[in-house]
Amino acid sequence: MTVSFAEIKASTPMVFESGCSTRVILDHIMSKWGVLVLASLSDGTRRWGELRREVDGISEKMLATTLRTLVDDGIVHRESFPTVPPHVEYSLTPLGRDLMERMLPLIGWVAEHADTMVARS
Amino acid sequence: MTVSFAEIKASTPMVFESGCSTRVILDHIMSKWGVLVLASLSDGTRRWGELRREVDGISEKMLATTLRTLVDDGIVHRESFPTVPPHVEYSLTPLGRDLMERMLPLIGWVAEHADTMVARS
DNA sequence: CTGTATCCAATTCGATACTG
DNA sequence: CAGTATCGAATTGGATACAG
Repeated sequence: MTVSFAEIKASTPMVFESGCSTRVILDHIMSKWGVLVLASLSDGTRRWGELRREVDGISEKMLATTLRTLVDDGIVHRESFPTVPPHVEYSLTPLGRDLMERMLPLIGWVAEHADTMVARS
Repeated sequence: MTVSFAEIKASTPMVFESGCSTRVILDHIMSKWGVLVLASLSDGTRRWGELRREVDGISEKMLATTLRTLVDDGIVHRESFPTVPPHVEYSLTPLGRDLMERMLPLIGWVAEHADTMVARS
Protein backbone atom coordinates (compact mmCIF):
# COMPACT_ATOMS: atom_id res chain seq x y z
CA MET A 1 0.00 0.00 0.00
CA THR A 2 1.64 3.19 -1.20
CA VAL A 3 0.28 6.53 -0.12
CA SER A 4 -0.29 8.98 -2.97
CA PHE A 5 0.91 12.54 -2.84
CA ALA A 6 -2.69 13.68 -3.29
CA GLU A 7 -3.58 11.91 -0.05
CA ILE A 8 -0.65 13.50 1.75
CA LYS A 9 -1.78 16.92 0.60
CA ALA A 10 -5.36 16.18 1.62
CA SER A 11 -4.32 15.39 5.19
CA THR A 12 -1.94 18.33 5.45
CA PRO A 13 -3.05 20.96 2.94
CA MET A 14 -0.14 23.30 3.50
CA VAL A 15 2.45 20.79 2.37
CA PHE A 16 3.06 22.56 -0.90
CA GLU A 17 3.02 26.11 0.33
CA SER A 18 6.19 28.09 0.25
CA GLY A 19 7.64 28.46 3.73
CA CYS A 20 5.42 25.88 5.46
CA SER A 21 6.89 23.63 8.11
CA THR A 22 6.98 20.61 5.84
CA ARG A 23 9.09 22.50 3.32
CA VAL A 24 11.45 23.70 6.03
CA ILE A 25 12.07 20.22 7.43
CA LEU A 26 12.29 18.76 3.93
CA ASP A 27 15.06 21.26 3.17
CA HIS A 28 16.96 20.27 6.30
CA ILE A 29 16.92 16.52 5.84
CA MET A 30 17.15 16.49 2.04
CA SER A 31 19.96 19.01 1.95
CA LYS A 32 23.23 18.12 0.27
CA TRP A 33 24.98 17.40 3.55
CA GLY A 34 22.00 16.57 5.75
CA VAL A 35 21.34 13.29 3.98
CA LEU A 36 24.95 12.17 4.27
CA VAL A 37 25.35 13.09 7.93
CA LEU A 38 22.10 11.31 8.78
CA ALA A 39 23.12 8.27 6.77
CA SER A 40 26.39 8.07 8.66
CA LEU A 41 24.66 8.42 12.02
CA SER A 42 22.18 5.72 11.07
CA ASP A 43 25.03 3.25 11.49
CA GLY A 44 25.69 4.36 15.05
CA THR A 45 27.11 7.06 17.29
CA ARG A 46 29.81 9.23 15.78
CA ARG A 47 32.20 11.85 17.07
CA TRP A 48 32.80 15.18 15.33
CA GLY A 49 36.07 14.07 13.79
CA GLU A 50 34.62 10.77 12.62
CA LEU A 51 31.83 12.55 10.79
CA ARG A 52 34.31 14.97 9.28
CA ARG A 53 36.28 12.07 7.83
CA GLU A 54 33.33 9.86 6.90
CA VAL A 55 31.34 12.49 5.03
CA ASP A 56 33.80 13.01 2.21
CA GLY A 57 34.26 16.63 1.20
CA ILE A 58 32.30 18.36 3.95
CA SER A 59 33.84 21.50 5.40
CA GLU A 60 33.95 22.26 9.11
CA LYS A 61 31.55 25.09 8.62
CA MET A 62 28.98 22.94 6.84
CA LEU A 63 29.35 20.12 9.35
CA ALA A 64 28.74 22.54 12.20
CA THR A 65 25.74 24.16 10.48
CA THR A 66 24.21 20.85 9.45
CA LEU A 67 24.59 19.28 12.88
CA ARG A 68 23.14 22.29 14.68
CA THR A 69 20.10 22.30 12.41
CA LEU A 70 19.45 18.59 12.88
CA VAL A 71 19.90 18.86 16.63
CA ASP A 72 17.42 21.76 16.74
CA ASP A 73 14.93 19.72 14.73
CA GLY A 74 15.15 16.93 17.30
CA ILE A 75 16.53 14.40 14.83
CA VAL A 76 20.06 14.25 16.21
CA HIS A 77 21.19 14.01 19.83
CA ARG A 78 24.35 15.77 20.94
CA GLU A 79 26.15 14.64 24.08
CA SER A 80 29.30 16.33 25.27
CA PHE A 81 31.58 14.93 27.94
CA PRO A 82 33.39 17.49 30.10
CA THR A 83 36.84 16.04 29.55
CA VAL A 84 40.12 17.47 28.37
CA PRO A 85 40.41 17.28 25.45
CA PRO A 86 36.69 17.66 24.68
CA HIS A 87 34.69 14.61 23.66
CA VAL A 88 31.36 15.01 21.87
CA GLU A 89 29.10 12.30 20.53
CA TYR A 90 26.32 12.57 17.97
CA SER A 91 23.58 10.00 17.52
CA LEU A 92 20.06 9.70 16.14
CA THR A 93 17.14 10.38 18.45
CA PRO A 94 14.15 7.98 18.31
CA LEU A 95 12.56 10.47 15.90
CA GLY A 96 15.69 10.37 13.78
CA ARG A 97 15.74 6.58 13.69
CA ASP A 98 12.11 6.61 12.63
CA LEU A 99 12.99 9.00 9.83
CA MET A 100 15.96 6.98 8.61
CA GLU A 101 13.79 3.89 8.36
CA ARG A 102 12.06 5.73 5.50
CA MET A 103 15.17 7.38 4.10
CA LEU A 104 17.49 4.36 3.84
CA PRO A 105 15.41 2.48 1.25
CA LEU A 106 15.53 5.62 -0.88
CA ILE A 107 19.29 5.99 -0.52
CA GLY A 108 19.70 2.31 -1.28
CA TRP A 109 17.64 2.67 -4.43
CA VAL A 110 19.70 5.61 -5.61
CA ALA A 111 22.97 3.80 -4.89
CA GLU A 112 21.71 0.91 -7.02
CA HIS A 113 20.55 2.93 -9.99
CA ALA A 114 22.77 6.01 -10.05
CA ASP A 115 25.43 4.62 -12.39
CA THR A 116 22.92 3.82 -15.12
CA MET A 117 21.24 7.17 -14.73
CA VAL A 118 24.39 9.28 -14.96
CA ALA A 119 25.68 7.23 -17.88
CA ARG A 120 22.66 8.43 -19.84
CA SER A 121 23.68 12.09 -19.69
CA MET B 1 13.75 -5.73 6.91
CA THR B 2 15.57 -2.41 6.82
CA VAL B 3 18.86 -2.16 4.97
CA SER B 4 21.62 -0.45 6.93
CA PHE B 5 23.75 2.27 5.46
CA ALA B 6 26.81 0.13 6.12
CA GLU B 7 25.36 -2.52 3.83
CA ILE B 8 24.62 0.03 1.13
CA LYS B 9 28.20 1.24 1.30
CA ALA B 10 29.50 -2.31 1.21
CA SER B 11 27.67 -3.04 -2.04
CA THR B 12 28.58 0.29 -3.64
CA PRO B 13 31.75 1.55 -1.99
CA MET B 14 31.82 4.88 -3.77
CA VAL B 15 28.52 6.06 -2.33
CA PHE B 16 30.13 8.48 0.04
CA GLU B 17 32.76 9.86 -2.27
CA SER B 18 32.53 13.43 -3.38
CA GLY B 19 31.40 13.64 -6.99
CA CYS B 20 30.33 10.00 -7.36
CA SER B 21 27.23 9.17 -9.36
CA THR B 22 25.16 8.43 -6.27
CA ARG B 23 25.87 11.89 -4.90
CA VAL B 24 25.00 13.50 -8.22
CA ILE B 25 21.62 11.77 -8.51
CA LEU B 26 20.94 12.33 -4.82
CA ASP B 27 21.45 16.05 -5.38
CA HIS B 28 19.03 16.06 -8.30
CA ILE B 29 16.14 14.26 -6.65
CA MET B 30 16.64 15.66 -3.15
CA SER B 31 17.02 19.22 -4.36
CA LYS B 32 14.72 21.92 -3.10
CA TRP B 33 12.54 21.88 -6.22
CA GLY B 34 13.24 18.36 -7.47
CA VAL B 35 11.32 16.74 -4.63
CA LEU B 36 8.28 18.94 -5.17
CA VAL B 37 8.15 18.53 -8.93
CA LEU B 38 8.48 14.77 -8.58
CA ALA B 39 5.81 14.68 -5.91
CA SER B 40 3.43 16.56 -8.16
CA LEU B 41 4.14 14.27 -11.09
CA SER B 42 3.60 11.22 -8.91
CA ASP B 43 -0.10 12.10 -8.99
CA GLY B 44 -0.19 12.03 -12.78
CA THR B 45 0.75 13.81 -15.97
CA ARG B 46 1.18 17.57 -15.73
CA ARG B 47 1.64 20.39 -18.20
CA TRP B 48 4.23 23.13 -17.76
CA GLY B 49 1.72 25.66 -16.55
CA GLU B 50 0.14 23.22 -14.12
CA LEU B 51 3.49 22.50 -12.53
CA ARG B 52 4.23 26.20 -12.35
CA ARG B 53 1.02 26.76 -10.38
CA GLU B 54 1.13 23.60 -8.30
CA VAL B 55 4.70 23.95 -7.08
CA ASP B 56 4.18 27.09 -5.05
CA GLY B 57 6.96 29.63 -5.37
CA ILE B 58 9.00 28.05 -8.16
CA SER B 59 10.34 30.42 -10.81
CA GLU B 60 10.27 29.68 -14.52
CA LYS B 61 14.01 29.37 -14.55
CA MET B 62 14.09 26.81 -11.76
CA LEU B 63 11.19 24.83 -13.23
CA ALA B 64 13.00 24.65 -16.57
CA THR B 65 16.31 23.67 -14.97
CA THR B 66 14.74 21.09 -12.66
CA LEU B 67 12.70 19.48 -15.42
CA ARG B 68 15.62 19.27 -17.82
CA THR B 69 17.77 17.62 -15.18
CA LEU B 70 15.12 15.05 -14.30
CA VAL B 71 14.43 14.31 -17.96
CA ASP B 72 18.17 13.80 -18.56
CA ASP B 73 18.32 11.42 -15.61
CA GLY B 74 15.55 9.34 -17.14
CA ILE B 75 13.15 9.95 -14.26
CA VAL B 76 10.74 12.23 -16.10
CA HIS B 77 9.28 11.82 -19.58
CA ARG B 78 8.67 14.90 -21.75
CA GLU B 79 6.18 14.72 -24.60
CA SER B 80 5.51 17.72 -26.80
CA PHE B 81 2.61 17.96 -29.20
CA PRO B 82 3.27 20.00 -32.34
CA THR B 83 0.22 22.21 -31.97
CA VAL B 84 -0.31 25.96 -31.88
CA PRO B 85 -0.15 27.03 -29.16
CA PRO B 86 2.40 24.45 -27.95
CA HIS B 87 1.29 21.66 -25.65
CA VAL B 88 3.82 19.77 -23.54
CA GLU B 89 3.20 17.04 -21.02
CA TYR B 90 5.48 15.77 -18.27
CA SER B 91 5.09 12.44 -16.55
CA LEU B 92 7.14 9.93 -14.57
CA THR B 93 8.99 7.20 -16.42
CA PRO B 94 8.84 3.66 -15.01
CA LEU B 95 12.16 4.44 -13.30
CA GLY B 96 10.59 7.56 -11.83
CA ARG B 97 7.58 5.69 -10.54
CA ASP B 98 9.89 3.17 -8.92
CA LEU B 99 11.77 5.99 -7.26
CA MET B 100 8.65 7.72 -5.98
CA GLU B 101 7.49 4.51 -4.37
CA ARG B 102 10.44 4.99 -2.01
CA MET B 103 10.18 8.75 -1.78
CA LEU B 104 6.48 9.15 -0.94
CA PRO B 105 6.64 7.37 2.43
CA LEU B 106 9.43 9.75 3.37
CA ILE B 107 7.48 12.83 2.27
CA GLY B 108 4.44 11.52 4.11
CA TRP B 109 6.46 11.08 7.28
CA VAL B 110 7.81 14.61 7.07
CA ALA B 111 4.33 16.06 6.44
CA GLU B 112 3.14 14.25 9.57
CA HIS B 113 5.95 15.32 11.88
CA ALA B 114 7.10 18.68 10.55
CA ASP B 115 4.85 20.84 12.73
CA THR B 116 6.12 19.32 15.95
CA MET B 117 9.71 19.58 14.79
CA VAL B 118 9.59 23.21 13.79
CA ALA B 119 7.71 24.13 16.96
CA ARG B 120 10.76 22.97 18.89
CA SER B 121 13.04 25.60 17.42
C1' DC C 1 1.44 28.14 -24.12
C1' DT C 2 6.13 26.86 -23.39
C1' DG C 3 9.84 28.07 -22.82
C1' DT C 4 14.90 30.95 -23.33
C1' DA C 5 18.14 34.88 -22.23
C1' DT C 6 19.94 38.18 -19.39
C1' DC C 7 21.05 40.58 -15.47
C1' DC C 8 21.46 41.19 -10.76
C1' DA C 9 20.58 39.91 -5.71
C1' DA C 10 20.99 36.56 -2.24
C1' DT C 11 22.79 32.60 -0.45
C1' DT C 12 25.80 28.91 0.04
C1' DC C 13 30.10 27.22 0.54
C1' DG C 14 35.09 26.42 1.32
C1' DA C 15 39.62 27.83 3.00
C1' DT C 16 41.96 29.69 6.51
C1' DA C 17 42.99 31.16 10.92
C1' DC C 18 42.01 31.05 15.56
C1' DT C 19 39.92 29.65 20.52
C1' DG C 20 38.52 26.89 24.82
C1' DC D 1 39.31 17.57 20.05
C1' DA D 2 35.63 20.35 18.82
C1' DG D 3 34.38 23.84 17.30
C1' DT D 4 33.84 29.55 15.89
C1' DA D 5 34.90 33.75 12.98
C1' DT D 6 35.73 35.89 8.90
C1' DC D 7 36.24 36.61 4.11
C1' DG D 8 35.87 36.06 -0.64
C1' DA D 9 34.49 32.90 -4.46
C1' DA D 10 31.02 30.39 -6.56
C1' DT D 11 26.56 28.98 -7.10
C1' DT D 12 21.75 29.52 -6.88
C1' DG D 13 17.76 31.92 -7.62
C1' DG D 14 14.26 35.49 -8.97
C1' DA D 15 12.41 39.13 -12.01
C1' DT D 16 11.87 40.64 -16.30
C1' DA D 17 11.73 40.66 -21.09
C1' DC D 18 11.22 38.29 -25.06
C1' DA D 19 10.91 34.37 -28.72
C1' DG D 20 8.88 30.16 -31.30
